[in-house]
Amino acid sequence: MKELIAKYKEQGFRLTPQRLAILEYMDGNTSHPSAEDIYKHIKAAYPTVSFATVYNTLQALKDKGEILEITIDPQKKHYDPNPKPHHHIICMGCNKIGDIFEDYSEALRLPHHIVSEFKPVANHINFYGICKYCQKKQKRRN
Amino acid sequence: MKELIAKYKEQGFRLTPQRLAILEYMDGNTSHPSAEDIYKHIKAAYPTVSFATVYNTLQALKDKGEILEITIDPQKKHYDPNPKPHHHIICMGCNKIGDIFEDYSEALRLPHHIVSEFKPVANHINFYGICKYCQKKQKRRN
DNA sequence: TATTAGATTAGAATTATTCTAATCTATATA
DNA sequence: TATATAGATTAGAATAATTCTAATCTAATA
Repeated sequence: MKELIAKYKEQGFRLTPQRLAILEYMDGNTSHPSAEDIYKHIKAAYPTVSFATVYNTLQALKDKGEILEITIDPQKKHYDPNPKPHHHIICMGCNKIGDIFEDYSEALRLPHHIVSEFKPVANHINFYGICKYCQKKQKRRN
Repeated sequence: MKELIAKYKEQGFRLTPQRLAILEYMDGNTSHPSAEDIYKHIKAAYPTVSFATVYNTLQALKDKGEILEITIDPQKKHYDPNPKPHHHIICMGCNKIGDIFEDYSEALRLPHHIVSEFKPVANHINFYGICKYCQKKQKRRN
């Protein structure tokens, strides 16, 4: 975190209080928050913060490769402060998202007819499941 | 297609002209259209068709397991008339989507600590790449 | 041919995200 | 330490995807 801040300063990335609050909130956060989750949290300390600031900051961090934007919930984007490529599982009941750090890269070879049409750049596996809590909820219903 | 229609009739799924038009447009379609793409196409033949009909029909077909809703483009959902589980690659330049029918299921084992938290149901791999056409565009720019 | 459960419609509402243009401020430098 | 300014923040409007509503229509059945 401190090294990160030093790096940003060096890069000329201005460290405003709002940005620092976002960085601090994201640091080590494994809840995969949406922009709104982040906005609400920052708003507690900075009541005048705007969505534009949250989105701009997330975009800047994404461009720097410091965070991951996750496309697994069709409703909205989620953000992950761990930029190392990894995968996710989402609960189909409550949308809770978990990290999968397994390395599947060896297995994810693309067929030739695809490689001749697309130059592969990255991949991300969306796993879908039911979390423990929602499994219980389902049982209660039966 | 004809068997499908017979099946729907049997199921009591009403075959309105709008639904038939959507079914026909989707049948064998590999362009992974968005709801708007479908709406625009149907509107040519049925100028009064509404988005509600398109979304309702897509939802009904999804619930029947007849189409796949694809979460790969963070802007919008795309639909695939091939309901057999498979994967996709999206061009990071133009958002063109291609099908990947490779079977990776053997390799996609989840770590135990995840399986103890989530009951796995399905998975879908998002591949990201640059299509041939966008590769050319990039070269032109340099 | 009449009945009716279910489908369609226009348009409003909702939600996520982006844009705008006025104001503010972190940082560099005098 | 004070000042200048490039870049950041803000409130609120705009946009885009999707869902909702309630009035009207119709495919399928009897």
